[in-house]
Amino acid sequence: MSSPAVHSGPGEHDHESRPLRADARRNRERVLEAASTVFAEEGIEASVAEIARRAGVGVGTLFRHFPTKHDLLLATLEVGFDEIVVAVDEALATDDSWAGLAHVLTVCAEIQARDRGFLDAVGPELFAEPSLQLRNAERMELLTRLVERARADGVVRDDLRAEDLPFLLSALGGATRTCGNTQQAAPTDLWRRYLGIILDGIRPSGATPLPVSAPTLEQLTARCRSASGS
Amino acid sequence: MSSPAVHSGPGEHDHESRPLRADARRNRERVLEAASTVFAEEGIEASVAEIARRAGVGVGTLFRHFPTKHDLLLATLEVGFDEIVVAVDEALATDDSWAGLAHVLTVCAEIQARDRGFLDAVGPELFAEPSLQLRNAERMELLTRLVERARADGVVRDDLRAEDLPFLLSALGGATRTCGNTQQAAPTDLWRRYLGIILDGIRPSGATPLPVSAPTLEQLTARCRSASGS
DNA sequence: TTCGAAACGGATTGGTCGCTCCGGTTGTTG
DNA sequence: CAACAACCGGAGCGACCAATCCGTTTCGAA
Repeated sequence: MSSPAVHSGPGEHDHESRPLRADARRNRERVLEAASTVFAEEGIEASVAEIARRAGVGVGTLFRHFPTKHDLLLATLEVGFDEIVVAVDEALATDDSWAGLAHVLTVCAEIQARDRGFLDAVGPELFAEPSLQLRNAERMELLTRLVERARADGVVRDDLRAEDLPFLLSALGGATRTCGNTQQAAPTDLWRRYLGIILDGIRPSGATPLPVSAPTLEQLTARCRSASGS
Repeated sequence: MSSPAVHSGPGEHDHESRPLRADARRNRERVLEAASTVFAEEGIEASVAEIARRAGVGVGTLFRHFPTKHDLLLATLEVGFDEIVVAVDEALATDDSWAGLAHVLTVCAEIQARDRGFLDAVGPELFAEPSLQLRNAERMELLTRLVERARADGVVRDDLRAEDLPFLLSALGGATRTCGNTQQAAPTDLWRRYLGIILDGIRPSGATPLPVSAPTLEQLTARCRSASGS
């Protein structure tokens, strides 16, 4: 999973073309940075005009670097994705399989809590995006290892599946959203409370049989694809 | 119910004025009905034009009856609210305090699952709406009774508070939303799975202390008010 | 049956959005 | 330094939206 390279060489290519001019590279960077903050603060409904303004460039420049608002958003999310990958790696490196699982969920929730764009995009968007499906598959494979191990150790309920994690995170996102999101007066950790409840809910102790079986990976992706096609 | 008739007599008032004309009353009804279906199917972002079309009236007519899209939405939600109130009453009438609590949560979740408008509006909107705050206060009082009783019976964790329920429902809403919402191919009960996990999470058995204390009622309303003012 | 008030409907307004287009500017190369 | 391709900015386009306005139709009381 550690193949982030390909990505930020000083000569940045679009296809196979020649390196970008110096000012172009600088502007691209500014746009990306502005988009990160703006999306984080206002969610994915923030307007591209606002982003361009904050970046100090014209909208034309913005769209030359990112042909679509959606492309820009995806580029913005990369950081969070990498963060999650790191968290999963850390988790798998630990002996304590419960702590590892809890750590991953906590990190994901933290990202959602501080970045409204991530919160809006994750779930539907994340799994629907064709350009991300390969990466998603890898991520799911790691998550499966994590969950299987925890189950083998008897620290989570028997019927928990890796495919549940995205949904549990969406659930947490729901709580986070109404808890009061980023940049608001008195930024709150209230979501941690509900993460705590969910964590207790996936523990084995006194687990009640779940009424519906877990989604398969296919269901997960298919479902999200159709959801984003609105 | 028939002699005071402040409410749904055949002569429906707006303020203190004279009764509506027959066609007006019929159209108002049609609009409300169309709005219910459309909001349920498409969420609160559905356009008023679409609603008017489905109702077979002009937008002018729609706006005469409901001065604002928001007013129309609120009128639409009434049904769900009533349903919740009934569920709470039923719950309080039962001896089994755990079953009662679970019942209320289930009913709320069912409403969210079949009505995307409700799903979108609940949480932020619901508690922020000034015109609903009185009703919300009543509802919270009933919920408090429910939770206190369950706690006294030892069937839920000690640190659960009534104020947590709205957030837990929002959480469930998050899962429901990404599960695939209403009117979609293969309408799913997957959310029941996560409701199950949350229910286990609020049980006392092996409960881990929660990292953040519950929100006060003031925090709850204040937070939502600011959220909706975007 | 008459007639005025009430209700209707949809063209229109004012606004926002993502995105395009093109005349002007700037970096780079020889 | 010259000269051209690459790059910039922002006015403008088309689409959508909630909400308004006003000429026309319909109801129902007299």
